[in-house]
Amino acid sequence: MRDQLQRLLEAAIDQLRRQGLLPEQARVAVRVDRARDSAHGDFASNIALMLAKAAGMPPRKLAERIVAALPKDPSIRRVEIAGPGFINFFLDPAAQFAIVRRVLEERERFGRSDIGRGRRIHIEFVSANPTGPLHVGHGRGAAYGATVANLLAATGFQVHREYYVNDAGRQMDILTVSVWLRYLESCGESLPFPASGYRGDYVRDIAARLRRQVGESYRRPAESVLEGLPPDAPAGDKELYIDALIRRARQLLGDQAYETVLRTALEAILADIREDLEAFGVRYDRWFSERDLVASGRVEQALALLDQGGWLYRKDGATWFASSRLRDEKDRVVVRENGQITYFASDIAYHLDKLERGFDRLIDVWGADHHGYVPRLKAAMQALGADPERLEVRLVQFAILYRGREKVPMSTRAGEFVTLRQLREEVGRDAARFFYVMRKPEQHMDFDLELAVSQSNDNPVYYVQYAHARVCSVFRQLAEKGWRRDVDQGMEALTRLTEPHEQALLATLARYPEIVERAALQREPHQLTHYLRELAGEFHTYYNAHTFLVEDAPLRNARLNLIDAVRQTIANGLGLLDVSAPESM
RNA sequence: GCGCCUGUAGCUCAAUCGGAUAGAGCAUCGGCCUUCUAAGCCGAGGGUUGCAGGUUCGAUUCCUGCCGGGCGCGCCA
Repeated sequence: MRDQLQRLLEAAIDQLRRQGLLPEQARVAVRVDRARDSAHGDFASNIALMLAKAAGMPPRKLAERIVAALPKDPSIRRVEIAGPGFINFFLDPAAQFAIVRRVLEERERFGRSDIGRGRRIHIEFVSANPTGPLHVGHGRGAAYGATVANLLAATGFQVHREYYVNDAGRQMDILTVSVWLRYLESCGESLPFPASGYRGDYVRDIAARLRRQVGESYRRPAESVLEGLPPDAPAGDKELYIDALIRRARQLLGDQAYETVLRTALEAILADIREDLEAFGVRYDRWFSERDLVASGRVEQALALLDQGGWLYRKDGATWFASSRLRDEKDRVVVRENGQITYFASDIAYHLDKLERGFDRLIDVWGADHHGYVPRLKAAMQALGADPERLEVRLVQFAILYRGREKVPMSTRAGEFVTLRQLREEVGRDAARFFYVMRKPEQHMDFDLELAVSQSNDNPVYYVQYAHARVCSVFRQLAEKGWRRDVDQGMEALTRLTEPHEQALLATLARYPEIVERAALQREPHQLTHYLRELAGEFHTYYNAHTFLVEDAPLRNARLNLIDAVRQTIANGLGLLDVSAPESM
């Protein structure tokens, strides 16, 4: 409908131009918006205001000419000029009824579109280091990424969801040593636990598993482990200490046993993460291993490519990428003095790999604390000859947990953080998923645990689900009263839906496909949650104001068709959020 | 110090590439269950959109400066 109005306006303006009433250069994209206020009709355009200056006439005068030149269209009942020069369109009510037919014909497909035209999008999200369970901070990225992926898939993009597993590098070594030390403890050795080791209980669990697997064969005397190590914090440097400990562990265990400890830890944690995300409704097409990437030589290849382009140089024994030539604030190390590649180097290779896999667009969802990383990665893309615009980084701000008034501590030390699993167990998947995407991603968010579990009208999840359950309940009542639904009769009688509440619902239903499209293109799932709240609200109002199961059969069936369309739309919307649509509550 | 995000009702947040009278929910106050689920509905009050300028027919939205909050500025990941 909107497109149609746009075409009509364009035609009108073309005509004015041919008549010489508008100068050639007066060209502005014609836009038609849904009117915010129903007093302004169904759609409104500000085109006369935009062109007034170029046309050299007052906006209202120009609006009058445009309206006069507007081709006739049967679905438009009336056109008004209002305010400073807005052109307001009032649609014929009959045109509004068609939405019910459309929803009930398209069913689950209602709201889906092909605007993506099959273009391939790679979306990487969560990608938390596999050094511990996911915590609530990861939850927002998970919910956001998964929902954006769903929205894109629903709008005709071919979506590939990926988790980048940072299973190479120093953090994995620290985890390995942490597990081994806990293992030694369980064997009866007594040693201090390093300041920068991983302290969570899950480390002990993995140590216990390791002990079941290998018995005491990895046991080494505490003295041999600690002998000659530099002091740990607070007296010494905890980083130097942990690095020395890592070397010692390798040396005492040998490469093979060390690798076994690492793999045991990695597999346990990855299985846990995978399970957690699955229960959260988040699935991936691929789990991409950094270790595999490094082992395949892809990192060297990527660096060689940069080198060929003249982007690398050596300084202080390290190899640097000249990213400052591409709008990064400084150059970045890709190979350290000790010969090890940096995380950044493998990330360059990873993104090169994504590009080579032929995706039209790459979306990375990161925590906002990584924002400083964006320019260097874009610089790398450009240096590799790719358009940096193909990479789109979406930064998600942190969620601060509250229990009522009280802030929930989130310190990682002492394993004090709230895990995603705990959150899900406490508030449930539906509330968690819905709450996480209720806010714009760049908004700092307060997540109130009490509110999320509360079964009341202040909980938007239940509010929306309740609307769905209520419709289902009406249909159950229909059967109990011994009536049969007649869909066709209801369609014939749609014109009986003249109540303001019904008109409002029809207009809101008609907006749904636009909402999905906008939410997808702007990567803003919160638009969908807000819409669903509004739709549910209008339904609840309608429910209270009118009885659906009336004696008048045509009217009854028309209303049933309308609320069935509402139910379907809510179910579709919740589906995109991976939130359930219960039939009773 | 530099960079990114942010500041809207008492609280949590919306506001359609700059649109008309800035909207919801919660909280507060007052109503509605012999009728399809009261996890609901109806009504009332509540605002100098952090501050000061600028651009514009029109600014919460864009620009500049200031003030406040979050985050980042490693041969860590």
